[in-house]
Amino acid sequence: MTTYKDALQTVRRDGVRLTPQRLLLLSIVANGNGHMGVDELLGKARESYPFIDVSTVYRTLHLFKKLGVVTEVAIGDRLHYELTDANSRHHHMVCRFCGNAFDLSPRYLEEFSQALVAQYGFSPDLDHFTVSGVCSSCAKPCGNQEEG
Amino acid sequence: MTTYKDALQTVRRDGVRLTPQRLLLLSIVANGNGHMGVDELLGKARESYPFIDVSTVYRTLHLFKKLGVVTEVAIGDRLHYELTDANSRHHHMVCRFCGNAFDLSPRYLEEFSQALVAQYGFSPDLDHFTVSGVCSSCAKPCGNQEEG
DNA sequence: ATTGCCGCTGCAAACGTTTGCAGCTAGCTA
DNA sequence: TAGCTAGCTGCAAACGTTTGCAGCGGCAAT
Repeated sequence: MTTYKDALQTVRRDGVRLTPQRLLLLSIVANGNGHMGVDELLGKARESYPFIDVSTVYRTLHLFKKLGVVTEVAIGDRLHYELTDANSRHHHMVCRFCGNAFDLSPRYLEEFSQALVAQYGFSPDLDHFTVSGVCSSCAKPCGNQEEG
Repeated sequence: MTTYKDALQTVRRDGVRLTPQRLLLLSIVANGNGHMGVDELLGKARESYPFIDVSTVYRTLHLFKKLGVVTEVAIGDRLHYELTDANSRHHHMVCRFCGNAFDLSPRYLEEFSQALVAQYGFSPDLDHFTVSGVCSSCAKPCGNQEEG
C-alpha cells in the first residue's frame, strides 16, 4: 500500500509545491476513514495548524482531485474525499435511508460501459461512480426509516 | 402528451396551492427545451412577472421535484429542470467536452440494476440517471477542445 | 548567502443557494 | 359574497463555496 507516498510524489509534479498545508491535508485524508467532508477536514487541520483558511482547504482538495490524488465522492448532498487507490478501484452504492456506503465491484459497470461505447460511441467516465438506492437492510419491511 | 395538465392536477394535491408564480414556472419549464437552469428560469419568469424572487424559483423547483412534476438533471456543474414524462423515461449522457446531452435508452441500466439487486440486494435509484463522458464527435482526434 | 521568480496563503468580498419572518392570498366555509 | 386559515411570497440575512488580491515563502540561479 504505497498510495500516500505515491501521492506525495504526484503532488511534486509540474512546479506544484508541497506546502505544509498540503502535507497536512493529505495526511488527514490518508489517515481518515475515507469519508470526510470539508468541515471535518478543516476541523482536523486546525487542530494542527489553527490559521489554515477554508479557501485553502477547498483549493487544495480541488488540486488533489485534479492531480488524481484524492477522489471526490458525492454521498447524499455532501462531498466526501478519500485517497485514490488505483489498485483497489471500486465504486459506491449509497443507501438513501441509512446513508451507509457499500463497495461495488467494477465488473458490472464494465459491461455497461462497453454497451455505451458500442451503441452510441460514448465513452462514459466511470472511474468513480456512485449510485444511490436502498440497501438490503433498509429494504426489509420494518427497516425503512429515513435518515436512520 | 398530457404531462402539463397532469402536472397541474398533481400540484393541487395535499393542500398545495396553485399560485400564479407556480403556474408561470411550470409553463416555462413545460415550454422550455427541457434543459433550463435556475438563471434562465428566473429570467424568463421575470419577463412575465418582474417581481418574482429567486427564492421562490428555488422553492418552487424543489416542490415540483418533490411532487415528481419536474426532473432535476445534473449537467456538468449546473442543475437543469425538465417536465417529468413517465411515458418517455430516458437517461442522459453528457459530454464533458462539448456539454451536449444525449438520450440514453433505459435498457442498459435495467441489466445493471438487475445485477445489483441479484448480487448485493441493493435497489439502485435509476429513474433519472446521468453519466458524464466523451461523445463520439469530441472523441475524434481534432475535436477535443474543452468547453467547446 | 543573496537575489529574483512564481506559486501559495489568508483575508475579505462575491457568488449562488437556503432559511426566517411578516404580510399577503388561494381556496374553503357559510 | 364575505371571512377565515394555512400555505405562499418577497425581502433580507445566513450559509457554504469561490474568487481577487497583496504579501509571504520555497526553490533555483548566482
